[in-house]
Amino acid sequence: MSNFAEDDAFEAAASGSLSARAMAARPAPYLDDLNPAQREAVEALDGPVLMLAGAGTGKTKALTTRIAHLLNSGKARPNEILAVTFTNKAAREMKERVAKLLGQTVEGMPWLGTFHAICVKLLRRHAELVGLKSNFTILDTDDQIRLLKQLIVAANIDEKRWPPRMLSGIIDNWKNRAWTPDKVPAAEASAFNQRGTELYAQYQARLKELNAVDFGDLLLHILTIFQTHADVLAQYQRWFRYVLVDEYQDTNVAQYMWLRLLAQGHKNICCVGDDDQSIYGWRGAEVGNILRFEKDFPGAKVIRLEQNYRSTPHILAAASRVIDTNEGRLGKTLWTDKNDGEKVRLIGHWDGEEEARWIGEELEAMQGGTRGLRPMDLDECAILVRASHQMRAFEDRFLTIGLPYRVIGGPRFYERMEIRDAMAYFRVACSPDDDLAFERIVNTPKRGAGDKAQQTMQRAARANGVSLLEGARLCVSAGDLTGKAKGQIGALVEQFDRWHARALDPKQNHIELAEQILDDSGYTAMWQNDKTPEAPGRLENLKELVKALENFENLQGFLEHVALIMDNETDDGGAKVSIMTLHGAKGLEFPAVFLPGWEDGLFPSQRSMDESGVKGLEEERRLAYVGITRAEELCTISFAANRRVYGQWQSALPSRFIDELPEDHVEVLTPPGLYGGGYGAAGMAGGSNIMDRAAEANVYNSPGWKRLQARQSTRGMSQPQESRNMVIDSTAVSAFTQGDRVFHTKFGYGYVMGIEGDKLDIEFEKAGSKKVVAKFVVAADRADDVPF
DNA sequence: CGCTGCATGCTTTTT
DNA sequence: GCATGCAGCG
Repeated sequence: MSNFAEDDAFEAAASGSLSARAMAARPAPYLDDLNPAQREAVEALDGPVLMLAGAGTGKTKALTTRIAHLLNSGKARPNEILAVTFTNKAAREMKERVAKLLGQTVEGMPWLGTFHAICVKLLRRHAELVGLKSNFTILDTDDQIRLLKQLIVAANIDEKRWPPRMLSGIIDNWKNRAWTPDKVPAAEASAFNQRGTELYAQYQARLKELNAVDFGDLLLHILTIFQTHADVLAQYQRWFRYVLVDEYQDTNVAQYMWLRLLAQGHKNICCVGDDDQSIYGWRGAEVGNILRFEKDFPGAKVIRLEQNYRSTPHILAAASRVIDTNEGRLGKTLWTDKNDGEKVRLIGHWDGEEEARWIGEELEAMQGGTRGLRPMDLDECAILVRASHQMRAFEDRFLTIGLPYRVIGGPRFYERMEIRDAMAYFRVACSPDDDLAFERIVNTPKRGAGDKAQQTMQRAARANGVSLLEGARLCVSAGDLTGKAKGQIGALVEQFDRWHARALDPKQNHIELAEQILDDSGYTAMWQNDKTPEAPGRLENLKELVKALENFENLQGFLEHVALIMDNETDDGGAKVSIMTLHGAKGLEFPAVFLPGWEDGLFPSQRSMDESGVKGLEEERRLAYVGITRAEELCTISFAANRRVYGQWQSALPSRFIDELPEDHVEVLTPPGLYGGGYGAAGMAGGSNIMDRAAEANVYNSPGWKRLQARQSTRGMSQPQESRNMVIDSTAVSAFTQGDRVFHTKFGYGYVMGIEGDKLDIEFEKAGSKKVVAKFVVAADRADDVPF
């Protein structure tokens, strides 16, 4: 550690142009731009601070101004500030905004970044302390799964009953809680058929052999280093005078421990977050971290940002009321001085297609201005769904009517097969002992090396203690490979020798090299010969990948970058409506937001409730809160009575979150004829009279709605939340027996053929065989009783 | 070795 | 309804 001060990142600012301490007590004009709470949060520089920032309250502004103020007031130099975010996007944005505030680029902020990026930087320095070399590779999920699969097979476990994905989930979970194999509690021993801990230990050992880490390890290794090398920890504790954390409610246990250790030095830690926006519990985030902050950091100052600059009062009221149902909140009261604006709009539909059709029409109309609203550009509109499979209905519809849309958060660039393959080639060219990369592409394109040949190479590598590439070379010279593989693998090994030499050559143009690797390996040709419709797109992506190389000095630098920075939002700029998941929408805002699919089981998600009970339901509710608070001017919630899920028609009740909306702030839309005629009605004539009747009144006042609400409240509220559905269903299901004649609003009359779980299997006269939730069916002689 | 055909089983997602 | 993944066949 003697060379600590010589380290680049520490060095940079000490000698850099931005010598903050020399600028002490400069005027701070940026402070005038803040409201009182924000200003307090910015000026409370010393000691622990929790900034509770509700949605749209200027959190990023406060955070970035705080950094600027730290620098400007001479409290810290840029490289003495540790500022952590969760996403690269957030880190980038923060850098930009700080720079803007100070009117200059902030080159000396090496410790502003994601948890992972900062950990990589730390781990490269101290790798040897955990038995790694500093040029370790970072595995992506794919590599991780393949590795685990090998271990599972080697351990003679049936990989069908115990899939690698499951083990990967378990291990990730343990890592999130900062459990190394020796620290996994005995209570978890039953995991993965009693062998979880054993396989976890094997996996970690294998990673070390490969000089590789997975994402969880980045944090975990650093934590281990801090816990076992007091001197290393002490230096960082001393070094980081100020620690700032964005989205604190999303931190997991490992991140929390990491932060606590680092902040112990100067105790200047400022955590920013919103317990109401904690939506990542399922991947290990602990809301408890933020709820406990004051206990963890005695003397902490808690500052609430409550003035909302984003949404109208109706929208805020709706959001606040929904989130208010949750227990154990820190509590905030958002307010705004904006004018009332539109109420939150609520509309019900027959099925998912109709919902998509209606939203499409609404979007078209809004561009010209509807109901006295200003015209809205498509760019200003977003559709936020609970699960990505809901997106398809909208894509289908929008393609049909030619409405431009963009899907945000689909499979990312780097996750695509062709990009991963190309990267694997580059990885082996740079580091010939990257076995996982070699394994990935050894038979892509086909080189006649199937299972058998690959096993032969693996064995040779193991037996001789060398990399797979070397193992392959040995097999070739020993003549262990047969047929096609023999020649082609030999050629590949030679190619890699040449590419590796060139990758090391500083005079080599790395873009040219990359192109040649892809061409000479036959990889490009493989896609050129591919007749499937996605092949041209893949070739296009490969071109883009090569183009991205321009920003880097060499292949190594590029690989390093891509392992961590994984976003690549290419957009051709035209005005488009955005379609994304609620999770993906966090942190964004749109003038007009559509929230479709508010049906019990879909949202809140049944699975979430089954797996995590009340905790799960509360997280779903926070998701609802996040969704509503994305809207600035217009928020439209909708639900459908019927939806095709996994190819089967399913009925559902409106989401319980709809019951929680404050009536005063909601306008119920019921377009004439909505339930009556039109597109979807063909083939279900049996129900049209009821549909028409329901359309006459607004949904809240209709008898059907009231009955529905009464049913929900009598059956639901007295029951424990998580069992509520099952109670309804079992009661309802048991009301029918095989052979009953029944009526369903969409499918008409039919006979009960059987009961499957909470669904009835019904043979409808017109619509054929369907599985339907019992509560949407009535005995045929009471057909008039159906809600809607 | 590689292709085809059937069985299976499904949130949310960043790094 | 669809994608993925395995077994069995050519």
